Amino acid sequence: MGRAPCCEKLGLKKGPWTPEEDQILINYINTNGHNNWRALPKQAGLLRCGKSCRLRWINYLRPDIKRGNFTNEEEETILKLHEMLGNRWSAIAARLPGRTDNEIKNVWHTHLKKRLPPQENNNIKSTKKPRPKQKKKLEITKKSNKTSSKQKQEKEEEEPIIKIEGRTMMSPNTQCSSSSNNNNNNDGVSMNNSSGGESINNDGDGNKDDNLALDEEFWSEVLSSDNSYDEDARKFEDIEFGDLDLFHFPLLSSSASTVACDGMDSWYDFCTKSLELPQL
DNA sequence: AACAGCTTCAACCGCTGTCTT
DNA sequence: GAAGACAGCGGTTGAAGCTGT
Repeated sequence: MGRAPCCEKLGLKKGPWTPEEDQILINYINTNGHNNWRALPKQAGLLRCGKSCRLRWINYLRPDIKRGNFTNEEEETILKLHEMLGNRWSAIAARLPGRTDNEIKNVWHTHLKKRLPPQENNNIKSTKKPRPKQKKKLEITKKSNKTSSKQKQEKEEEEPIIKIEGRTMMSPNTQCSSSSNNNNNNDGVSMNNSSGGESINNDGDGNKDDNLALDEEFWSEVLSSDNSYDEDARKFEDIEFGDLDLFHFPLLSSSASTVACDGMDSWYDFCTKSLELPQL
């Protein structure tokens, strides 16, 4: 497979972002969204590669980023999820609203890893295992047109609610959004622009309605694809999570329900696995 | 106050997976 | 089916900040 160089090294700036650059990026995404990261810096007038812009946005500028120290609950969650998932930081991040994979990775390496007994440290799963093929199906189910990262992100930002045996389960942002709103006053970076978080999510991404429709379709598809979902989910729970009761995972921001924050990936994983298990 | 060693974290790099042509 | 293009992921790095002496 061909792969273009990450960024043409000529003339592109590297290193720490300046507040001015941040503002340009924020303004641009507020106005135009981020359909094409590669083209974005040119269009926005930034001397950065698209990758760098994407990273900056995702890890720092996004309005729903929760900054500040990790709570004990969050740390416990990371530890448990890491035990389950290994170094799949993005999957872990999907369960921690407002936290980024990069941040979690850093916290893991700087704090949490040290808490593990040396033995467990040695047994830390290698992350060089192949990434799970999990997104394809999700996209195929709805992708008649190009699924951009924006759309994908919106899928994750929607708030599907699933009831499994009386358990109400929702996507991360059900809680994220409320918590993130409380934390919208990003320190350091001026997020006090006219738009704020909402406009980023709505204005910038013109097809909100379409995506919403897609999401609903997706969830209904997943849930209706097999009426034995509940039972299979239980099997999956027993097999996959055994003594770690996923459904009673510590809540991060409220005492409400169960799996408080989960990403589409995880849900997709969960759903597909649960459907596949009987055939294994 | 000055220095060295340590810690933290933002950012980069290179790879893989997926989509498009 | 092959190849190019792109997004996303995880590992790593290095500058800045912190702490101890």
